[in-house]
Amino acid sequence: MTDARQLSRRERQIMDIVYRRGQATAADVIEDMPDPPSYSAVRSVLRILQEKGHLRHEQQGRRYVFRPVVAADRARRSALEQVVHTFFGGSTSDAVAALLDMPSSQISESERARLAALIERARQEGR
Amino acid sequence: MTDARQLSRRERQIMDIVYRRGQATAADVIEDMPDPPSYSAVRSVLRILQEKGHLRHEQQGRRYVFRPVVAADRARRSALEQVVHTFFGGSTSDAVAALLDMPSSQISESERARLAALIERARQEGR
DNA sequence: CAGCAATTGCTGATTTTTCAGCATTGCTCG
DNA sequence: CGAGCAATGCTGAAAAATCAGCAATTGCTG
Repeated sequence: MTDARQLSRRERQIMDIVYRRGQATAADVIEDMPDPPSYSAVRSVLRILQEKGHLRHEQQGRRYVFRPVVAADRARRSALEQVVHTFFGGSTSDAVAALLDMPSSQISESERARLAALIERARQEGR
Repeated sequence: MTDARQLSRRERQIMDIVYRRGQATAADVIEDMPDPPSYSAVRSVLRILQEKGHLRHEQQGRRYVFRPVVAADRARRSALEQVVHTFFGGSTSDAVAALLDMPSSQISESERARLAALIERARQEGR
């Protein structure tokens, strides 16, 4: 498991930013950091993340554009599993309930329909 | 924000264990670690976590039993928000969909009903 | 109540992380 | 073309995290 938990603090922070943006240069990363260190420092971490196999870069002109090695959907799943395991005793539905209960969850009509369908499907597959 | 992101690797690992168990002694924590360091090392981190205000301890007999300072439900919410923000662009329903789509999500009939009701409620409140 | 075992208090060393500076390189634009 | 800017390569220092050892204390057991 190439787990996010084995990353240092900064490494994790920067990985999160890259995941959020999909891709990022060092300057992009700094832009998203609340209290950023020097440009060099950020590049150092990006280089380390690459050495560790979490990022790869592609040269665009003179710049390095970094992307996650692990595809976003896998990373998402892994992050969710981690939270479900740690905070919900492994119960997916408890986690879903908590999400729905969050103030920020504004569920539109079409989303509601989509989720209801997913629940129905999950039920059928689940037994 | 007393955010879990500002914890070091070990600190976070140990906090996760304590959240998972609800409470824990140093020995409990070691028990749940895949590749544990010395007893002293674990106690060091527990002490630091306490100094940082993430844990408090209660003396039971001669032992220290540690508990999280931030209640589990708040910590849950915060963890979910973090994942939703980083991996789902802030979309709660996308996160819910991903959860339902996970292989491990075995949703029973009663859970299905519960979730359907929650969705209905979320919809009503959400507008 | 004496001894044992388990646990804490304390300290410092080692490793890892984090960071910044400076030289260099390559793109871009006048 | 060549000057300037923006980015990288490289290096090492500073700070933080991680860890272990040992003495002291305390509860428990026989």
